[in-house]
Parts: sequence; C-alpha cells; structure tokens
Amino acid sequence: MERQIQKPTPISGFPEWLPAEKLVEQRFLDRIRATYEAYGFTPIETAAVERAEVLTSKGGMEKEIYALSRLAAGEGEESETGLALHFDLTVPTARYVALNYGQLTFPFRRYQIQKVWRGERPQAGRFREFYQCDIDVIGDGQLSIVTDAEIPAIIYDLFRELAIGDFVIRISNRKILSGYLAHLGCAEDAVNGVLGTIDKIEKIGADKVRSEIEASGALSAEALDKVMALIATRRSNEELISHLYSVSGNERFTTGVDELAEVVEAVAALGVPDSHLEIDLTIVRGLDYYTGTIYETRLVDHPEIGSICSGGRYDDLASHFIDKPLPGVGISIGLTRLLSSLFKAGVVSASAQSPAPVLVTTLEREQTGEYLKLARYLREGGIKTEVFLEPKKLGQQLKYADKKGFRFALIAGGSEFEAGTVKLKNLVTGQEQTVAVGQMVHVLHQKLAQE
RNA sequence: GUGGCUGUAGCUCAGUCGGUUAGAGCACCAGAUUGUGGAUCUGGGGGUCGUGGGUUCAAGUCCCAUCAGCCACCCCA
Repeated sequence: MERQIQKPTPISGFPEWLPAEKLVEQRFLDRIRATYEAYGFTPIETAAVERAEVLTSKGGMEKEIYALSRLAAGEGEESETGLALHFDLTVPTARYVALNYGQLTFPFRRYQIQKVWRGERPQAGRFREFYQCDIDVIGDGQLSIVTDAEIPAIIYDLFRELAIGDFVIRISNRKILSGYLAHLGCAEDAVNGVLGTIDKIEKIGADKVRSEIEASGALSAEALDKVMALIATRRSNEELISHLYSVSGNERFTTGVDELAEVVEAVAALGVPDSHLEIDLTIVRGLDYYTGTIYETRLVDHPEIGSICSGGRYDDLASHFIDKPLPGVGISIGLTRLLSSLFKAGVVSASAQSPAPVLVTTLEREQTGEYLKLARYLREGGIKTEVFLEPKKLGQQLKYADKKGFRFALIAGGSEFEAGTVKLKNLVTGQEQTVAVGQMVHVLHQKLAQE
C-alpha cells in the first residue's frame, strides 16, 4: 500500500506560532486580561459566527467577510448556512448588548479577547486570522466623558507592564476638526473625506494632504490654509488646548475642545505622565462611526510598526439592533500584528520553549520513582517542572535542556540519593550547587526571583 | 479587490550559454572512553527542482497555463 504524503503548507495570513512564540503570546494575554480586570472590566465571549446580515448591517465590509457553507449538500438542500465569521468584535458586541439589554447592568464594562477573520490579501503585519483584545464601556443613554480618560490610563498601565519600550498615546477628538471644517464652509458630506485625507499626513506628508484636499474642492483656499495651520503646527498639550480656545469655531468644535480638555485633565489625574500622552489633531481614525475622543498608540523607537492599539468614543453602539441610544468608548489591541511586529523588530525575543524553569534529569533507570517524586515536590512548591524520561546520556539531557531554554537542571544519582541531596545546575552560568532535598524548593524560589 | 516580483532540502539560498549521479550554510541524527549542555571536529539522513503541459537529442535552466508565496496600493488591528 502506498502512502500518499500531502505536503504540509502554511496558509498565508493564518499565523501559527512556534512554541517559544506562543509562550510569549500567552504571557501577553495574561497581562492584558489582568490589566483589563484591574479596571473592573468583565470578560465576555461571542460566537465565532454571526448571521451574515448582522455583519453586513454596517455596510462596506462585504468583500472581507468569510461566509460559512457546507462542502456538500443533499438534493434540494442549501449548502449555504447564512452564517459568516466575524471580522471584528464591535458588531458582535452590539448584537450581544442589544440581545441581553435587560440582563446587563450599565455602564456595561466588558473586555473581549477573541480571534477575528478578514478575507484580505495578507502581507507582513496583515493577517486573515488574528486576535483582537477589546475593551469597551457602554452606557445606557449617557456615559460620562471621564470614562474616555480611563482608556489611555489602561493602555499606559498595560504597555508599561509589557515592557516593550517607550510609547506614546495620541489622542484627539473628532468633533474638533469636523466642527472646524464645517465652520469653514466644508459641506457635511465632504467632511469625512477631508478627515480621511488628513489621516494620511504621516504617510504622504502635509504637502500632499494639502494638494489632495485642494483637488477635492471641499474647502476654499483660505479655509485650507487655516486647517493646515491648525494641524501642522506642533504644540505642547497645554499650549494646544489654550490655542484651541482662542480659535473661533462652531458649537461642535467648542464641544470637542471642552471634551478634550476634560479628558486630558482626567488622564493626568489617573497617573499617566504628560510625556506619554500627546494631543494630535491629525489622527482621525478611518471608521466614521467614532464621534468624539479617538486614540492611537505607537512605539517611540519603532514608528514603522504604526498604531499598536486604537479606538475611540461612539454615540450609538447598537442602533441597528435596539431602539435605545447606547453610547460607548473603547479600544482594541491587534495582538497578532503587535507580536509579529515585535518579533520582527527584535523588541521581544522568543527563546524559551518551555514554561517550566526546571528540568529534572534522570541518571539511573531504577531510581525513576525518586526522580518523579522530586518533580512532585517541586510542583507542590509552586515550581513548574519537567522530568526527562528518555534513556539518554546526561550530556544529551543537558543539551535538550539548553535547547528548550530551561534555567535549571536538577541532577541526582547514587551519591546524592545517599546523602539526601540534589545538584542544581544553573544552565545560564554553568554553576552547580548541592542542596538538601528539603531545601531545594526554597533555594530555587530564591534563585528564580533573582533573575 | 488592483498592480509588480518570486517558487530548488525543514529554513536561507547557489546552480554559468539548456548538457552526466542537483550543491552550500544553518537545522536535524550519531560519534569523539563510564554523571555535565552551549564551542570544535568527524560521519550520516534528507530534494521526482510548486503543479500540469509544450519546445528540444537533452529542461532546475526556455515558453504557456495553473497554484502558492512575497511586496505595493486599498483597507485596517
């Protein structure tokens, strides 16, 4: 019988991390969860699929949505299921909140860490399957503007904890520019187009932004000058806010400035230093469903990575599903993109292939029970431990430990068993130390804490 | 979705003007005297050259198709 071997190929855009990388991802996920919960957010999870019409209710994303169908259907049966994989977590959340409106308590604070799928053409940093780590606060009819200040505080706490280098949270309020544009005579239906152009300023430069807006004819030459002057001038947060108060605009503009000023003040009260929060009127976020505060975060030393998390305030989460205004504010971390960028940039390295720091080596087959017992003591003492079970020479066992990134090898043979001791070998420094079995948990805890 | 580039070992790639049994580095496996890893040395396994067709005495090499991958745009996390 001939065996057909199918060549295993990766599927582009569907990343599968190696163990060392997956361990880093788990560590990140743990910290993201812990930080979200520290601010009182509660986890929810929604189905991987939604009814197709639910996903398309916002419009525009059809081409990116993977639909579900059965490979084969019986006579007269429909192979289409009418279901499709969710492409973000916002639409499912809206549906979930509307569905469970009566059972949820508002303001509803939820976090949601799930995979999403998009039928895009993949390339570096762009995936077809990836994790989003969302938090949102959703109010029933109203939601304090101070909530908008909690989001940067959470981001600040989290990225400091993740230790992936210096970062800056950029913040703005959509009402400011859109109000200003309207005030300067830009037609309402042209405002989003102009904002979209301004959003590209980092990529294409101020000159091209100007000529693109000019070409669109949305603004008079005089108005364009004013807009460019406002967005292109660098100012400190304090200077910019006082400058904005001196600029004349319409009511929307003024509301935006008031909101931004209040948020920035509250962010400071939450302990985020000025150095990590930057008001930047050029960030607008492509999605026009944001209506107020908007955020982006980037790494200072790696601007090429782009925004590592972004979000904002919206007036109404679930108008498609429920006849009640549900304003909210939230943010999403694209964990898969973040990690792949960090690996590529060398900001984090994935080296350890085992979550356990200790490998118990085995020298004598007839003492297997003793080795297993040693491992049990270590685990009972809270130390993750693996036992090497294959009949190989010590040298090969240490090589295995080295490759998998264990930090300590525990070595014991005849003489150690007789004396009731074990040898602890530090695999980084090569140093060895003999300790009594009763002391080994204590000693290891000390040594691991030192690193 | 639009445009460009590339497919040779697990990975990164070399392979001349078409010419004999297709190469390197890394990785992997084994060994270099009894219970000590990362280095070095020696040896070893592994490829129907993405797939299908065509041209030719002869194709990894040229042509066509197809599939896959990468990059840019678009969109965004």
